Amino acid sequence: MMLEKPRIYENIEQKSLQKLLTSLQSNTLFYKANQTIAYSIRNRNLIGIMENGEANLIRFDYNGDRTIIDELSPGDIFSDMFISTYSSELSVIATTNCQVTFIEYEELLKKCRTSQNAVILLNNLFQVISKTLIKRNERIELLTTRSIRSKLLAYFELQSKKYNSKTFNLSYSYTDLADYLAIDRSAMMRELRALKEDKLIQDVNKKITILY
Amino acid sequence: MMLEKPRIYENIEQKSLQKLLTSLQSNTLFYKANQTIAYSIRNRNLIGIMENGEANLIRFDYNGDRTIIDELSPGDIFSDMFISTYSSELSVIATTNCQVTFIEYEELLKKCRTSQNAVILLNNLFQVISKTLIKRNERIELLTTRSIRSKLLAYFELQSKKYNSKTFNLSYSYTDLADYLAIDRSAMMRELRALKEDKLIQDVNKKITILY
DNA sequence: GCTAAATTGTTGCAAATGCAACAGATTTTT
DNA sequence: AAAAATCTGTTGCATTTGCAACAATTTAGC
Repeated sequence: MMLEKPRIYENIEQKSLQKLLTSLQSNTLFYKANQTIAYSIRNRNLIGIMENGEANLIRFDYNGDRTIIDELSPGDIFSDMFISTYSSELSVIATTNCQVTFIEYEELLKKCRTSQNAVILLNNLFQVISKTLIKRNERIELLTTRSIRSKLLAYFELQSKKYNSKTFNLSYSYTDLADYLAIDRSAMMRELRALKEDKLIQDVNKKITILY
Repeated sequence: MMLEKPRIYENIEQKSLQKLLTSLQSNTLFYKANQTIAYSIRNRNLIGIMENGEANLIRFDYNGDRTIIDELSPGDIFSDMFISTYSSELSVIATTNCQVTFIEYEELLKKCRTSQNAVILLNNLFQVISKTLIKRNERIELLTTRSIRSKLLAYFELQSKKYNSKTFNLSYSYTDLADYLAIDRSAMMRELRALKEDKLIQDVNKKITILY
């Protein structure tokens, strides 16, 4: 059993939701794969809600090195409210065609005075952001382990717990996984081989099995 | 100018706040330095609000290695709502004497139906958690750089931007800083010396100046 | 003010990691 | 279907990093 994902529109009836979103002057936009999704508009706290498709939250540093900060799936949210004003630039880049609804946080908050559904949506938002924070904490746990081996094992462990199975498919390419774990890809491949030789894992093209 | 900290009790008048907290059956507890602050109660989404003092959010892994996930200051919050059910154990440990108010999230949410101040508090909570998420993103940015040198420089850069000055005091001990950056302390000291020799920074016992 | 504990500062050495540079496989684009 | 681009898998080598161990200094507890 997978930890259930908080649904941003949970507990709001479809019709009421439409009315609410309209009254919030929300905006639904479509993006093609590889397009950059702009989400920052001066002086407005926009919140982007992934409706369909996948995107990555990416950081480019001054060396041009790319790091995947997060993967965004339907129901996930992103916002410049959650992005530091003084850190390096983060971008949201569509990995597949996708559909994003933008709402203005201030509008939502205002609406809470009169609409019970707005309160529910705000709560859902809170739940989603809590889960996002959990994901970040997990990421930090991975990144603070001290070796490539332990990063890989911690990552596999987490996936295993997430899917409640010793066997699971890697959603990342190896190239992306190395980026995610902030390690050198070739060194990672080497360690992956060592893990297989030590019979700690099995790896039949991207299908990992933990053997202990 | 420092980025202002969102205040959890902002925009609520002192008297109304007292009334609100009482009606939420909040609980204020006192802890001594080095005490562990329990914040997990079965089936209840408690939110801890740091009123006074400092604490650290700590992770212990199976090797006994300790990592500081976050520093908590007055106005910061922590909750098992933000902690993964399947990652390793996190603890909140008081570093000074401190005072923590616990509220139940569900109670707060319920209250939003009838109390405008509850909505304000929920918004404040949202603001604080957004800032927390930003902090985590920054941490991830530090951790994803590929060398001790770049971690140190990125950390100093961030502090410099935070305090809007090329000179600032380290709030961490070197031992803790190494933990925070997830690097070996002795290796960090070595690199710190190299940074001084390369005239990239100045370091007069914990007062760092960036020289470029 | 004394003692114990923690932190800082240093070093030699071994091991882990990153880098560069490939070839082959696979996927995507035209 | 051919060409281009990306991803996988591998290796040798240099460098960085962690580890262990220690003395010196500072801080905290009694």
